Amino acid sequence: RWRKWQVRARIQSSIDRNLAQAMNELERIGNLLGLPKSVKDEAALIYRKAVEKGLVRGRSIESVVAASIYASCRRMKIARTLDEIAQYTKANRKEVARCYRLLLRELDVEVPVSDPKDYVTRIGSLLGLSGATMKLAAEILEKAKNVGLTAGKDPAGLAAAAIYIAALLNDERRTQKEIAQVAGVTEVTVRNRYKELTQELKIPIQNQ
Amino acid sequence: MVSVISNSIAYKPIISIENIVATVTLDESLDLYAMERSVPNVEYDPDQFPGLIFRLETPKVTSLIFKSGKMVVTGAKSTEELIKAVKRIIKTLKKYSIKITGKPKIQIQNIVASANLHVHVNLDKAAFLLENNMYEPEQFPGLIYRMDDPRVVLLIFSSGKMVITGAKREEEVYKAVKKIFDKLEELDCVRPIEEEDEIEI
DNA sequence: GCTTTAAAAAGTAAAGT
DNA sequence: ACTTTACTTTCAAAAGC
Repeated sequence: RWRKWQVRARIQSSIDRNLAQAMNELERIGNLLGLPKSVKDEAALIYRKAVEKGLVRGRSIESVVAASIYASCRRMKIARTLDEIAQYTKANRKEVARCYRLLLRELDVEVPVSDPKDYVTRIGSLLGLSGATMKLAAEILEKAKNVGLTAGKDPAGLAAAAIYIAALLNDERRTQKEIAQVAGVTEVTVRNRYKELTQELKIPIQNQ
Repeated sequence: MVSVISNSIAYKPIISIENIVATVTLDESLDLYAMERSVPNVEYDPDQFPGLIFRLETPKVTSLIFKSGKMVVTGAKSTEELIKAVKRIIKTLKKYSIKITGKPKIQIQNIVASANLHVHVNLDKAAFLLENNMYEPEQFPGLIYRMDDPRVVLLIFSSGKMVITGAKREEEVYKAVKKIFDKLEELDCVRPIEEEDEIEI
């Protein structure tokens, strides 16, 4: 029937308008975060699924876009915290996190458990550390994971502490303050993870 | 190793009910303004929330009283405590000349419990193998597992301790803990805790 | 969806000493 | 650095916006 076609066309046009606006937001936030095209494309795919499932109803396009970007980063193993992404939106971290959980529950989007090693690359390059130091930090994290030291802990904090230790051992010392800053955690967290890693893994640290 | 050593881990959990949320129906509308005037230590700000807040010291529970005559009672740690609390709340209200006639109908809406399995749990592995779970350590240290039967949600921590919520009967809590223990062991996600050499100074 | 109540788990955070 | 307080997550109900 003509009526049915008309209803369908109206729904399709509303989806199209929603997608057009979302893609603008995606491009804007993605560029502010310096994300590669592959991550933005993946996020666009996730967002499209969300719109088709009607998950954007009653929520802001912006927060669902942010959640899609976060999910994409996790899938592509690009270390970005929810706070980093949420800061470019009007929504707060809590709202973006809520949307992200919705995407996980309602869409068939597989997101691997975050790996602290992914944060090592980002923190290390932001601090201009050598590849050897980043590799050492990754090895420390691997050992920590094997003895069950990482469960339940913030991967960013773990990576920050591993970087701090690795940089110390490789004579590329950075302060806990500067590491904490780029990692997006507090100095206290870096210190707590540092103590735990050095003690439990019996990593000898010379002086201070 | 040739001999088959018993590789099953002992199931000796410690489970405690931490909080029971219940509704109480009085089938009688109440004047919350009168209650606010005559009953001491109550909070009532209808612009903020439609319920009047009444705190009972023993048993230590908090009640939200609505003008429809319905109430929400939270904080009880057992059914007995809950029933005793409801009786005392009504007795207290009557003492301050609030008219209540019929007998209350109590319905448990949610039971929150904590448990300790006394094992270490590999959350990474569990997150990969369990269905209906969410494990996001950047947001929360526990793995969130939604169980279908009994229909409860469990927050599982690597320490082997957990929170069980969403149950309506205490039985469901015990059933859920046993079930998750068996499941985690079957999936090889649990490891005994080294030693409990806590007999030191 | 929000508002309010209570409670546990473990991690993180911030404020005050 | 230490302690205290507080916030993250899960759940359910109430009446009304």
